[in-house]
Amino acid sequence: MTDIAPQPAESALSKDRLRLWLKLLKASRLVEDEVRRRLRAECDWTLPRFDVMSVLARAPDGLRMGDISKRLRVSAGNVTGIVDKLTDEGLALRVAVPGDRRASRVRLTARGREVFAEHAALHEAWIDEILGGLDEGAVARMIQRLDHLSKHLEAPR
Amino acid sequence: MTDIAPQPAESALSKDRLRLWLKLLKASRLVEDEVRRRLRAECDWTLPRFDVMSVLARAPDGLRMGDISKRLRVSAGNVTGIVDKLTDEGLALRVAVPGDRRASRVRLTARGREVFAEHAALHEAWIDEILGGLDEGAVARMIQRLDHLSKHLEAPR
DNA sequence: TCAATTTACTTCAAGCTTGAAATGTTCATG
DNA sequence: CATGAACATTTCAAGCTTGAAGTAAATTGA
Repeated sequence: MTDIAPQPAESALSKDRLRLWLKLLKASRLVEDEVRRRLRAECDWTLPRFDVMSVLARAPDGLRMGDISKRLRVSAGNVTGIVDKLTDEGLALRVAVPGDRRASRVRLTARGREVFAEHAALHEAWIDEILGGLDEGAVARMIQRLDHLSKHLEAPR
Repeated sequence: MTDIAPQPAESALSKDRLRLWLKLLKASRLVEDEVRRRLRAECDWTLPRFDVMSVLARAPDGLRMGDISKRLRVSAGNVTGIVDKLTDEGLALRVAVPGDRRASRVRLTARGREVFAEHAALHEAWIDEILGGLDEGAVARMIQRLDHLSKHLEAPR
C-alpha cells in the first residue's frame, strides 16, 4: 500500500474555487458590459478612455504613465496609446518631471476635467441603478468579501 | 422652504455601490491577468480560445454560434473569428443544423478535446493555487454573495 | 401567398490590448 | 568614472473586441 491516498475533500474545494472564479468573472462582465454600453450610447465614449481619465481626475498633480498602468492593471503600451489620444483631443497633457527625463506626468486639462465630470456623474448614477437591487448590508458584506479575496490575490505566491 | 431635502444616506449608499463595483473589477482582473499570463507562458495559448473551447467541452452535441456568444457574453462577430481559427487548427468543426440552414453547430474535434483536457487540468490547478488563500467557508460565502449579485444584475431593469 | 420582420451568422473597420523589443535615462558599485 | 543593471516609456505586430452593416434563411401575419 504505497499509494498516495486520494483527496476527495481537497478536490471538492478545488471545484468550488473554480466555480467561484467563474461567478466572479460573470458578475464583473455583467456590470462592465452594461457600463460600456451606456457610455457608448449616451456619451459616445469608451471605457478605456473613461478609466484613464478617472484615475487622473483623482490625482490633481497628475500621474506617471507607470502609475496609470499599475492602477488600472493594464500594460504600459496600452496607456501610451490612450493618453496619446486624450492628449490629441486636448483632454490631457504630459508635463516633464524635473529630475527624471525618462518620465512624464500626465494631467487632465481644464476641458478634460469638465468632460470627465459629466461622464463621472452619469457613471455613478448608472452604477447606482445597475447595483440598485443591493441594500446597504449586502453592499457592505460584498465589499468585505472582495477585500478579503483581493488581499489573498495580491499576496506574493 | 420649497427645497428638496438633501439625501446624505442615499448618497453614501451610491458611493458604496461604486466602491463595490471597483473592487469587483479589481478582484476579477487580478485573477484574469494571472490566468492569461500562465496560459501564455505555460501553454502558449490565449484566454479567448480557452474560453470558447471550455464551453464547447461541456456540450458534447455542440453549440450554436449564438449560444457560445451568449454564454461567454461576447459579441457574435468575435465568436466567428475565434471559431474560424479553432477550425483552421483542426480543434473544432462546424456541422450543419438540419432544418435551419442559417445556423451551424460547433463541436470540438477529438484533437480539440485532447488539447483542451490538458489546458483545463492546468487551469483548474492554477485557480486552486491563485485562490488558495480562501478556505471552504470563505469560498462558499463568496459564491453565495456573487450569486445574489448576479441575480440582481440579470434582472430586467 | 408573399411582403415584412426576425433570426443566425458573417464581414468589416475602428479601436483596444498584450507582450516583446527598442530607446533613452538613471542608478549602483567596483 | 565607467559600465552594467534597472527603470520609464514608446513602438510595434499580432490578436482580441465591439458595433454596425450585410447576407441569407426562417417566420409572421395580412
